[in-house]
Parts: sequence; C-alpha cells; structure tokens
Amino acid sequence: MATGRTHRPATRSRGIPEATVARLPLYLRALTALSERSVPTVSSEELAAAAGVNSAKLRKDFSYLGSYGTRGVGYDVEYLVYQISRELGLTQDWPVVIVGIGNLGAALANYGGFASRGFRVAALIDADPAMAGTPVAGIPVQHTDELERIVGDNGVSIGVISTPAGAAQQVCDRLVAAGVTSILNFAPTVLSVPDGVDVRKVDLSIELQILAFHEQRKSGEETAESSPDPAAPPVRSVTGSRKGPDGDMPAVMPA
Amino acid sequence: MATGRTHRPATRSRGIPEATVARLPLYLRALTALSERSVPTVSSEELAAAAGVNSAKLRKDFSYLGSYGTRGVGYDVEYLVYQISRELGLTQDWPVVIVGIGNLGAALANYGGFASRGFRVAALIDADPAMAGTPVAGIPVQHTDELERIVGDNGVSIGVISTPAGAAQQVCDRLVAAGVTSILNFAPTVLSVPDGVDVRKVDLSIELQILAFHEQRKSGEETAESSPDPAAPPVRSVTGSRKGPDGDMPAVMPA
DNA sequence: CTATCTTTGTGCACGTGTTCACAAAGACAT
DNA sequence: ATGTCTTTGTGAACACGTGCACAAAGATAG
Repeated sequence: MATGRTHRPATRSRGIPEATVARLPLYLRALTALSERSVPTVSSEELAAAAGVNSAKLRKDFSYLGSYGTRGVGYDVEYLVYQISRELGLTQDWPVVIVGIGNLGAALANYGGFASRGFRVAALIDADPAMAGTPVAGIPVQHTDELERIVGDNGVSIGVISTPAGAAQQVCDRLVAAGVTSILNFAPTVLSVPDGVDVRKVDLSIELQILAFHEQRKSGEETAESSPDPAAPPVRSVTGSRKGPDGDMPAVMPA
Repeated sequence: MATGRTHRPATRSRGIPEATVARLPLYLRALTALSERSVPTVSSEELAAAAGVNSAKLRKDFSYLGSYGTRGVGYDVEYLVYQISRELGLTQDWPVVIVGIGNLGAALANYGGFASRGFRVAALIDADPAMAGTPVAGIPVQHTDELERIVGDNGVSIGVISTPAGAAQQVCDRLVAAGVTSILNFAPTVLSVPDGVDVRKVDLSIELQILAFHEQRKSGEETAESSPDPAAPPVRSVTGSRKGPDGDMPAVMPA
C-alpha cells in the first residue's frame, strides 16, 4: 500500500514549479476581474498587487509559461486569461463527485466557485439511505452503492471527500478503484493512495492551529515563557529513569 | 552533540520554521489517536508513517522544539502531546467568531474539530437581519452591527470570514479594527491587512484548479500537447504589432 | 561493567523557491 | 530614424526546506 508518498519524484510536470502552479489560479482570478472591467492590458506590477504577490515573482512565474508579455506595455488580459486557463486545464470540463453530503458537503455543492470554472458537480453521494433522492443544490443525492457506477458512467477523475474522518479512507479507496485519480480531502485524516493519484487536503483545524501558534507568539511577547505550567504537564512515563523526583521534569528549559 | 551552552535565546521556541509549524498539528492529531489507544511510546518511524511524512523530517521538526525523545526508545506519547499543544498555544482557550453564516459558515459552526482543540465559537455573525436570533449549531446568529462589541467583549483575536467575496475585505477591516489579529479567510479574495495581522486562506476553487492541472498532465501523457486549440484562442489585442495572423500564437512549447 | 542493539538528533549536501537588479525589447514621440 | 522611456524576462545570489547517513545516547542483556 503505497502510502501517500510525500516526495514528488521529479514532478514530470514538465518544468512548471509546483509553487508557480499554486499561484496560477490566483493570477487567473485577478485577471478575470480585470477582464470583466474590460481592462485591456495590465503590468506585472499592477497584477501582482491585485494577486497579493510581488511583481518579480509574478514575472518569473509567467516566464515558465512562455513570453506572453510585451515589454514597455505589460500583459494582454484576455490573452493571459486564456493561456493560464489552458495551462491549468480549465478549457475542458471536469466532472466532479462530492462524497459525504453533511453540512460541509452541502455547502460545497452550493458553492458557486465550483461551476464557475470548468468544474461540474456530476453527482452527490452519501452513505445515508435516507438522503437518497433528496435534492441538495438542485442535485439529487445518490447512495454510496452507486459510487462505482457514477464514476464510471461520467468519467469522473476528480473526487471530493467531505465525509467524517472515519469513512474517508474507505471512500478514497473506492473512488480510486473506480478510476478517480485526483482527490480533494476535507476529512481530517491522512489518506494513503497508490502512486499516480494526487491528494490535496483542506483542513480547517490545522489552519486554526497554525494561527493560534502565531497568535500566541504575538501576545506572548510580554508574558515571556517563564510561565511554570498552568495545567499539570504530564510526566514522562518512559520506563522510569531520567524523570527524577519532579524538579527536573520540564527539563527542557534551555537552562 | 556537545551542545555546550549554545542554547538559543531564552525562548527556546524562537525560530521554529514555518514548514515545521504547519506540520505540528498533523503530528498532534496522530499522537492524539495513539494516546486514545493508550499507546505509551512511539518511534519517529511509526509516528511519521501515521502522519504521512518521512521520519527524518519528523525528527528534525521535533528537534526545533527540544530533545523530547529517548534514544533507543522513541517518544513518550502523552508528553509529546502536551509539548506540541503548548507550543501551538492550544493549552489556552481561543474564542473565535465566524462572520458570514451562509452554507459554509453554518458548516463551520457545526464542525466538531473546532471545539475539539481549544477553539471556542464565541459568536456567529451575519449581515442579514432576518437571521439574527436564529440558532445555528446551537448558537444564535447576531447582526453585523454587533461585531465590534462582540469582539471586544469576548477578547476575540481570531476571526473566520465565510462571507461572499464582495464583503470580505470590509468585514476584515472591521475585525482588525476591533482587535482581531488572526484571520482565516474562506472568501475567494485577497485580503489586505496591516502588519502584525496574520491571514490564512482556504480556497476550494484554487485547490480544484491545482488538481485539474495535474490531472491534465496525467491524461495528456499520450495526447501530447500538440492539441491546436479547441476553443478559439483570443488573439492578442495589444496595440497591434507582433500578433500576426494566428500562426505564431501558441508559440510557447517548452523550448 | 561491558557489549550490543535500537533510535534519536543533526551536520551536510542538495533541491526548490524567492528576490534582486539589470540588459534587452519594444512602444512612442520627435 | 533616432532617442527616450517603460516594462518584461532572466541570470545570479540568497533563503528555505528536505533527506541522507551516521555518531552519540541510552536501553537492555549477559
């Protein structure tokens, strides 16, 4: 069982760095907004500001796609929208299934950004038989038993998992077996998939914890770290040596 | 190593790499699971597998926190849970407000992972007066007018924005003005905030686009990239030179 | 106490991503 | 045409993150 190999061997992704790929959707969004305002061209400086990155980075990112700018002028908005869309594969239709129609699944099904760009919700799937047939966001929920058929019939290659953590791996396995090769996982679990299958995870809890870390740093400026220990810190329950009476417990204090 | 007294600044926690911080919640989750199964100790190899990372990385990550392991044995689960929790600031209570109680906001309010670790939903806020008073996840929704008071009264420092894109920046500004210094943004917009305020974004649409990119690469293996252009590629509408008929258009080929 | 065995902690090399800073490309005015 | 002015595209330096490989720490057995 090939665990989610974290390392990308060589990212056969001919050339374009992963970090750049991750920013392309950001540029695309900014460009789309400009396009709607009928702005004909934009400089790297302006576009970078709109996308929240620095202009040198943006230019380098674009340079991986090709030379689409005009020196002295900037980039043609429409042209760039097309090129980035194409590079991201958004010029084709991507049928997507959402598995797990709870609060989150329903919210995803209703999310407009889905359909806005090439993505089409082909089906909503849930394990609860009581939900079968109930329309969510105008799409009737189907039972998990139909999963394989749905994926096969619709040629679905992207699956979204919004089930409870406990069911995620199993759903993942079934999706993969049915032919899905890209998974967006909202369940708080590490999924293991065979090589060739991409998994991206979105984890609210993790994001909050990262914020808490920085938040603590900010407020901890004055509180220093001499705080003894509010809650009784568990004592090392190792085999038994090392831990001493209890005076050296938090041992770590760098002296 | 004969570290002698190279001890880092009194704050041993200074300088934890961002990449490490982002993984701590992952380790914490794996450790919590082990703890619930009453597993006393775990080796870097086992824990790494559970967290989906490689063991060397895990050990290096932990080394930034201090020497919490025992050579020849591994790490004490309970002790490590405590240390990581503390490092992440999860030993204290973080009141959080969620602004924008649409489908997504409601899903977030109901999300269990929220309360599970130090985070407490202090209030739900929405601009729709009709929602005021309606309980969502057992918490009555309050009107946006109350935002400043709520943040102030509860000492909220973390805000979650799940409003439509158009309202996000405004809500963000108000949150920041009211004292919030960390924001988790679900709206598909780039937020601009003053220095000292952290923003993390969760963007479904972007994740899907990244998946589509890789998906296209996979299926494009055979199709090569010689595909001319399915949809009429917009012609460069620059001032007028360079663009030629349409022969040199896609010009990009990796080269 | 000594030997052996396991697993941590980390120096080092390598790869990826970011930023600077500037030459070259082209627009535009004269 | 020629010169000036703007903005791109990119080489090179730097910063950051990753993974290998191994010595040192400690457990454990004899």
